[in-house]
Amino acid sequence: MPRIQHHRADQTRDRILHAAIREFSEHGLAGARTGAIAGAARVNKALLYYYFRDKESLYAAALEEVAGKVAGDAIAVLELDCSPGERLLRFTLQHFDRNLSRQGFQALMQQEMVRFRAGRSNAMQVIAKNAFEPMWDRAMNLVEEGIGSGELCSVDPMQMMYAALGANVFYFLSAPMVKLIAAINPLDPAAMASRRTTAIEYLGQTIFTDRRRGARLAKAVLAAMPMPENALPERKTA
Amino acid sequence: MPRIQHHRADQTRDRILHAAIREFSEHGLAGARTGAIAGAARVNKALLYYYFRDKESLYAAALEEVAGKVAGDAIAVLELDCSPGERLLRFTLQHFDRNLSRQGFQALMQQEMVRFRAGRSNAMQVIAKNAFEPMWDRAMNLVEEGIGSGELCSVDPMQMMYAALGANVFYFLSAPMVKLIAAINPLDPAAMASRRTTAIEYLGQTIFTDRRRGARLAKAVLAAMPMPENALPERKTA
DNA sequence: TTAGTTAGATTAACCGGTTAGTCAAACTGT
DNA sequence: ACAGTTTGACTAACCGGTTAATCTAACTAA
Repeated sequence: MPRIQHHRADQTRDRILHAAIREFSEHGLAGARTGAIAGAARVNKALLYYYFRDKESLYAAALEEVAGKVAGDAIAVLELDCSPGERLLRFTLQHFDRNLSRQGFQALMQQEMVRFRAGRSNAMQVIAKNAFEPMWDRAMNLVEEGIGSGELCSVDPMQMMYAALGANVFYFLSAPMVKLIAAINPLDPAAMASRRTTAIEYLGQTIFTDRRRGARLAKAVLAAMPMPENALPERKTA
Repeated sequence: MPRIQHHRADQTRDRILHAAIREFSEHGLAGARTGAIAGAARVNKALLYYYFRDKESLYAAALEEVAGKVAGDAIAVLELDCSPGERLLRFTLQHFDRNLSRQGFQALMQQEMVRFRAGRSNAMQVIAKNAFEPMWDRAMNLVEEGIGSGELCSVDPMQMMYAALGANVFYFLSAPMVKLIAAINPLDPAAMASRRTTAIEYLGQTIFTDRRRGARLAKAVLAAMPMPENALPERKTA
């Protein structure tokens, strides 16, 4: 269903889609208001139903858009022209930065995970097949390759991923709570920069057979990928 | 506010509260239906408004109930009569098991984190102060104590927590997706048991100055705390 | 004991507002 | 003229919340 739009304006469809992404991110499927989406896209509500079958289809489309972009970016990093270990460090750092600058997107994905676990969600299958499975395969191959060449420690690749990505997710997920009960604010740029550095350096020292090399690569990757400016305001792509 | 109810039945209030916990867990605040809650509690809808001001108050009450129970259990472990390191291992293992057997509760908390981050949620402050701050303080003191006595490595206590708890959260959060794209099912009892063991043993080898001692304590804790039976069906407390 | 009283607990029926979704008319570029 | 787009107006269903009435059981006074 590529939807061959000939002339001008199917940018309208895009405006709707991105307005939907934001609205769904902030309010969830049930909480989102179609009127609000239309308003944000500067479009009449009925137009939503011209481009999308119903609210849930729009939700699914928004989800696929996000997942596609996320997975695409990730795959680009996984196919970079450098050693498996370095690519893994970059992949993890990118994941942190995505949590940082695209908190709405992450929220959308997390909400969908809950929704899917609760039994609903038919969109999940599509996303998994088209977006995340290719990414997943590449990541796993990468780890195997790294272990095979002797660059990486021979531990279960999954455990490695859980530790690295889990810490990122949990950092931002718990941030609002931590801010309330601890002396620090995890969303403060300085705190984030610190955490970002620590996480990658820690990973560098954990997964490489040659720890010296891991530390050096971690530093190099951190230098090559500066932390994104954006913190909270969350503007859209387009 | 103990609510001095003289006679019989204020178990009704409890039925409503637990029905609400489940409904809100599965559908979120906006998605939950008051009618469904009343139905599940075998009670007329109007009775919800007899016991609770409105839907949001009920939601807040459900959240506080969950948070109180979670924090209470955690504090009990943190005050056990053993070394700080062992208590930390137990605390982390308990966290894993809570994710395992109370997935609805965790979903509720995670959704509220998202909600709070998006700006709404007045309940969060209360929960943080009454439930999580005491828990947090005890955990931090514990880590300091452990480092002071030389049992634990002298790393930032927070980084330690992020790695340990983050991996747990991410494991269950990503499980539905992983099930779709990988050959394994992370929610299969065998897989969970494996992950559970690995996580604690890994922590044991990471945070102790004496790694031998860490490994031994991890094994002991795993033996002392068997994995809960329950996997998915999710029955309530009562 | 008991008839009368009171307060809390529970319900059926209903209401007003909101929301997803529709439609026919109007506009636009070619 | 006309297919592709865009819109204001409309509706049917739903949902949170209210109301007035009923029921239950403990309390009270003779």
